[in-house]
Amino acid sequence: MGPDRAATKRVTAVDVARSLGLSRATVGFVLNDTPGQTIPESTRQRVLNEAKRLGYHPHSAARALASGRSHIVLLVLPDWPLDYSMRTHLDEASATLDRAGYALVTMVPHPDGQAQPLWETLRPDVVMGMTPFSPREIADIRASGINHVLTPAQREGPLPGEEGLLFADGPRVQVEHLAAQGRRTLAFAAPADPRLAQLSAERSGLAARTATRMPGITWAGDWTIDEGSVATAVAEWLSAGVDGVVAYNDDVAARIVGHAVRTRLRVPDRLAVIGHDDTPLARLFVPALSTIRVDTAGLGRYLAELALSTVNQSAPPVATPEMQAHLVARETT
Amino acid sequence: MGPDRAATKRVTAVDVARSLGLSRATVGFVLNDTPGQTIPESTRQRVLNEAKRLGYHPHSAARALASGRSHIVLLVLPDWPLDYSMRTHLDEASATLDRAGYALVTMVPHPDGQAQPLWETLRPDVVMGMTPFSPREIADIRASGINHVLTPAQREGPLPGEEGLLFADGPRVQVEHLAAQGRRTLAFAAPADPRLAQLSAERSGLAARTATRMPGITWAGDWTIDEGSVATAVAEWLSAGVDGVVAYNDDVAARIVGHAVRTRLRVPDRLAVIGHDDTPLARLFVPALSTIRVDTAGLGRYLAELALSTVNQSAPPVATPEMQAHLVARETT
DNA sequence: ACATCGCACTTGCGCGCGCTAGTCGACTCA
DNA sequence: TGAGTCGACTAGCGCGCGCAAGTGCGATGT
Repeated sequence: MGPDRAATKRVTAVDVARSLGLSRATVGFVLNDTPGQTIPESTRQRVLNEAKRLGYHPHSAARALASGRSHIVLLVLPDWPLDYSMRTHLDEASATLDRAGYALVTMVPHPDGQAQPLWETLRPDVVMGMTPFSPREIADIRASGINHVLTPAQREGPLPGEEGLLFADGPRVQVEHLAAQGRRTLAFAAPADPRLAQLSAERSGLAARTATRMPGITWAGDWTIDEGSVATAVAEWLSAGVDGVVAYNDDVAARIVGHAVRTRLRVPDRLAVIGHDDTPLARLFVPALSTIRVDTAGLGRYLAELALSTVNQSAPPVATPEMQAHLVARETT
Repeated sequence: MGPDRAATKRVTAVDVARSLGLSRATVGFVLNDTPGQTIPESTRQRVLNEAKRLGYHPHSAARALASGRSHIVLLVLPDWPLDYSMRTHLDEASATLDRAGYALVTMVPHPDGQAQPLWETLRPDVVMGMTPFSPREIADIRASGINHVLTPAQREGPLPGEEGLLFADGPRVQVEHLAAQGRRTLAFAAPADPRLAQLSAERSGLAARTATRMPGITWAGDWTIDEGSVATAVAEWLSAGVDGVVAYNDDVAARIVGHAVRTRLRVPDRLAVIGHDDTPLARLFVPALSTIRVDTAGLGRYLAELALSTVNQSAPPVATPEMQAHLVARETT
């Protein structure tokens, strides 16, 4: 008779209470394990059973309104192309949060100014960023009533050293591996995509610092690699005596090695190349790319726990050593 | 004095109203453009300005509670590895929804039974799936009070032919291209990942149907390709006279071509291979992989519009021809 | 015998907003 | 002059839930 609204009459806590002859508050106390309430086990079970029987599901919007917490964690992803490893990373973070009753929502900032930033729409309890936010962004987020903003820069304070955890070790391992293979003059191969400029600069910086700290190693600087520039870069490397290349990621490495194969330049004899991320591409390429693997799942879990500790005002998780970068030596070094 | 709750006192519609000496209802009418209300332009502007000045942002949970719509679209992603193209797809869908005031949230079903399916936590207005839901899942979702569930299977009804839109054309184009190149005996190379089994079967089926419909073409069936089986498969193909391979995706194609290169089997002379998805891998590989490119951005937009038309009960969008699969012929065919 | 206390609950407010059902004065029309 | 209309608002309910502040009662203590 009524409009289609009646199509799915939701089951609310009132329904459960009425059907049991109890008050809604009691039902609420049971379902939330509200501390400071004494509920006999018998009642507890009755409520729980009836809730299940009727198919009761708490309404998140109402809960968020009343409690002030949405149980949502918003992760702002970088604008750069999502590499393969990121997916595992997110899956694991999501699963961990889920276990704690939180939902992970991801967003990519829209360059042309997103009409409604997701943190306004969703009102998450925490906003995390994989790259630092600008002060303006932080102000915006805070102004939307979000008290917890977590970015690498923020995290730097309370947890010294954790800042670069996500990517820190890779370039160091790359350089040390090349040096151990007997390479003496190293160059960094950067991607052309401007969105990656900052991260690439970070990786390159760390590689350079590692290299210059090692005796007998010469650091030859950065080259930007794209389809047009790869030939020039390789030529310059050869004439400059570069015998080892630290690539920003596997794509860049593949482009270099691909060019080498086409020009019959022997890899790794004349030029060793190591990538980063251990994408499927690295394993499949001919010759198979040496690269760096990071325990992205572990990192995802860590990230999630960090978010939880923030909302709960509890002690932050400790980073485990397994999260460091691991060398995957294949055919290009 | 009070607890840290006062840290960020939110600006509500009441604040805007009070500061203007108006009632909250008037403010609400202005901010929502509520139909059937006559608001003079002067008042409208006053409200709008004051809202901006005070930094008012509507509280989504409250709005969702009152209006019954969360303005969230939940997209359930397949469990399979996210290929490269998916990212653009999601970005575009997200942007389109955003423009309409909706937020796109994605989730991956957790095999070991997610504690809280995101559709219960989030109460989205629509749940969309990239792969069909099981009847049980649909019942679950419906039971959570969600009236709009959209999956390829569902969409089949109202929009005949649109069902396979997402992936439909690729295999056909692959087969036609190989045939046009003079290949006569074709095989399908399937991935080993069991999560991909269903989708792979669909692609393979369409390829087989296309092939058997063409005169002079022999369809040799499916081979599963992984690191261990690729050698056997290629050997069997050669002895069976297979001269063209339709690969499930670029990864599978790369594995085959990689093996061919290592065993000095000439590609494409002896064996032509075509991939699917046009990942970065395809362009970078040596030899560069022929593949299929799909306008994922367009598809994303289409998907978003489909969701919007569903919640608004309005006419569904029309699929544009640009969304079809495009051949990218490179060196392996 | 009376105050006290812990238990097992219930009453009811408030979260912020959408929206229906008004109110009230200015204006038109007969 | 009175009835009616219309524009510009306001009063206030209800969405479902969390939680503070009770309430009634039997058991315990002195």
